[in-house]
Amino acid sequence: MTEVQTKKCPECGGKRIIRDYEHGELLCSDCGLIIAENIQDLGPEWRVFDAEQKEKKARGGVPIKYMRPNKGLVTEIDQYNKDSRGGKISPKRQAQLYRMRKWHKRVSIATSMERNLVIALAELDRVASALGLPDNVKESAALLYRRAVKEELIRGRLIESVVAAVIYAICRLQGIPRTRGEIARVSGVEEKEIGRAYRFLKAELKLDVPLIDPAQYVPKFASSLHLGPEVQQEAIKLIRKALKKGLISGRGPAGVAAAALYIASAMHGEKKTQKEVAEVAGVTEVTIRNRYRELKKELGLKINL
DNA sequence: AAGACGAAAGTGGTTGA
DNA sequence: TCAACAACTTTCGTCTT
Repeated sequence: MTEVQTKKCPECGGKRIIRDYEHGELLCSDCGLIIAENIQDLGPEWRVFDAEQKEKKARGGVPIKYMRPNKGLVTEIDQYNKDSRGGKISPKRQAQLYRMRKWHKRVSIATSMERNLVIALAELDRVASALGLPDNVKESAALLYRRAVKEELIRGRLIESVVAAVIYAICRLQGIPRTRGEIARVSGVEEKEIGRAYRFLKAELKLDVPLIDPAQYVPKFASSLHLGPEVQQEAIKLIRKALKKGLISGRGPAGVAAAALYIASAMHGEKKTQKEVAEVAGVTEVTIRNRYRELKKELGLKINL
């Protein structure tokens, strides 16, 4: 049920794109990026994840060949207390039917939550791995996701969005530098949407998330730019000083980190261009210039770059 | 020719009436 | 719900190396 296309992957540049009808996904064979989902325009409910579930979940609307007679067709017990010939049913029998309907509903809800978890945890694992997050972080994220499910916060939201938001929240909570942009790239959820879902989670679960310390980004950016540890130390020192001066508040942490690194690299004779730094930090040169100007003024740096 | 600079206008999100 | 607002981006002309 798959077919290979030769298209370019926006993430890794790979040429093999797999069209997977079974899962309704369009994904890259090299990096696993899911480029599009639900390519058959089936609602998410009908996505099938293994042979066993396929048996259980087939229902009206799915092509006939996926169904077996009398299997999985009836999902509700109707409300009319009549037997199959239209005759009346005894009160005792009616009570029994009532209980059956009740339990049928409960079981359905339970299995839909389980199904949700199975899908979500798989997605969580995939995204977390792609981001290089350690197992204990995955565990925390999974726990948070379960909380979200328990509080019924996923209703009306794509599982993927909530998973991305949960991962972002955990990274924030644990001080792991991952931007929403990065998570957006590997999860295939738009950055805006991650932000929305994250804010919602934060409010509903009353998460106490600390502000991002720009210093968190320093080692990451520095290694992308091949800058040594001395430069990193310098950049962090600059950030600490700026923090004390009350700068930084309200500023994007990535921009601050980028500017500090830019200055530090110049101070240590390993100068990088604004463009290079801007690139890895995910901000523009203009932002670096603005932060750099502020830092220079407030810290009384007298360096020519 | 490339990098740095900064002004001006535009964007998307937050906040407060 | 709407408008004001701050941070950031885009774009562009100018200056510096």
